[in-house]
Amino acid sequence: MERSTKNKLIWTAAKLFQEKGFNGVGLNEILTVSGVPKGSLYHHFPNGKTDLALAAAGFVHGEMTRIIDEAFGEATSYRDGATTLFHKLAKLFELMGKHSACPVSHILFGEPENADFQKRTSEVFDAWIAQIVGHAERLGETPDAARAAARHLFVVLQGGWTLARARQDSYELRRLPELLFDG
Amino acid sequence: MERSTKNKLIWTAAKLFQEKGFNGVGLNEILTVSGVPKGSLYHHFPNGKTDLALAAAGFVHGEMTRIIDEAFGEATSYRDGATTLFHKLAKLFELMGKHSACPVSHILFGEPENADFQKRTSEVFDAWIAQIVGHAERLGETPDAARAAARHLFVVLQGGWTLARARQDSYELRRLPELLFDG
DNA sequence: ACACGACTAGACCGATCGGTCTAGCGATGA
DNA sequence: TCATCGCTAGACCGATCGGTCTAGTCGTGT
Repeated sequence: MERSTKNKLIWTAAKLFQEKGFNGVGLNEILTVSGVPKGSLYHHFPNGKTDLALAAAGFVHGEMTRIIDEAFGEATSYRDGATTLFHKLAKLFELMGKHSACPVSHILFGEPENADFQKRTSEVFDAWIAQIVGHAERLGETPDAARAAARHLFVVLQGGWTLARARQDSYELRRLPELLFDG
Repeated sequence: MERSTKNKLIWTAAKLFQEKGFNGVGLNEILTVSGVPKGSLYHHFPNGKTDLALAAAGFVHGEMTRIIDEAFGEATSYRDGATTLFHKLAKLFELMGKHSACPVSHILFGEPENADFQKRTSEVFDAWIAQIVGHAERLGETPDAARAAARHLFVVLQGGWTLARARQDSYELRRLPELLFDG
C-alpha cells in the first residue's frame, strides 16, 4: 500500500479503531499517530470521522478477502484451507498486539444507530461467508455442506477472536480447527 | 431487582453499554435515561464511569449465570440444555432491541489498556465456560468431552451473537444448535 | 512567469466529555 | 427538637471532542 497521506490515515485509523472501537479513538489521536494535519483529513474525507471509518472498514475488508483467498488458494481440501486461515489470522492477531477485535465489527459496531455502518457490517460479513462458500464448493463440498461449513467457520472465527482477545492469547485462534473438524 | 437509585443506574448503564459500548455512552445520557442526578452517581460509584461499568458487567454476569443455570437445569441432556440456552438468549436479544452485543465483552472491551477491564472480561468468560463444563459433566459427558463442548458452545455463542447483531435477526442465535450438533 | 487546483497546516469554534463541589433534603436516634 | 448522616440535586470546571475556516505550499500546464 502506497504511503500517501490518505493511505496513512486509513491505515492508522483501521489499527486504532480495531483496538479501541470507533468511539474510543479521537481524531487528534489518529492525526498525531499518522502525522497528518487536520486539514488533510477533511480534504480526503469531507464527512470526517464517519467517512474515515467507512474507508478503514473497506481497507480491512479487502485485506481479509485477500487473506482468505491466500489461505484457501494453497489448500487441497476445505479442512486444509480453513486451518491455514486460522493460523494466518492468529499471526495477524499477534502482529496487532493481541488487543484488536475482529476488524470490521469493532470499527462499525460503535454506532448502532448509524444505518450506513449497520448496512456495511452486514454486507461485509455476507461477502466473507459467500467467499468461503465458494472455496468450499470448489474444494469438493456440496452446496448445502459448503453453506453450513462457511457459516460455522465464520461464527467460530468471530467467537474465537473474542476469546483470544480476552485471554490475550493467539493460541485460541490456532486451536479453532479442532472445534470445526474434531467435534 | 429492587429499583433503588443505585440499581437504576446499573441497569441503565448495562443496557446502554451493551448497545453502544463503553465509550459510546456519555454519563449525561445514563443520567438522563435513568433520571438520576450526577451527585448520586458519584455517591454510589466514587470512581465514576469505570466503577459503574464494572458494576454493570457484574450485573449482566449474574444474569447470564442465572440464565445458563435455568436452561441446563430443565434439561435432560447437554444438547437439550444448550438448545434451550440459545433460545433464551435469542429472546433476550429481541428484548434488547436487536442492537446489543454480548453484554460483558461490549461493556469491558472498550478500554483495552485498562487492566481491570481486561482481567474482569477474562474472568467472566472463564466462569461461564466452567459453568457450562459443570452442566455438561452432570448431564453425562466425559470431562474431556465436556470441556470441548463448553468451549465450542461459548465460541459459537459469541460469534453467533455478532452475526445476529449484524443482521438484526435473532434467528441467527436460534439456529446455532445445528452448528454444534448436526455438523 | 504566472495562474490555478490539489493538498498541507493548524488556529479556532461550540458542544460535550468525565469529574468536582457545595447546598439541601429527609429519615432516624438522642 | 435538633443533630446527624445517607443521599439527592445540579451548577460548575478544565479538557477534549468532532468539525470549520483561512492561509500557505507545491506541482503542473500554459
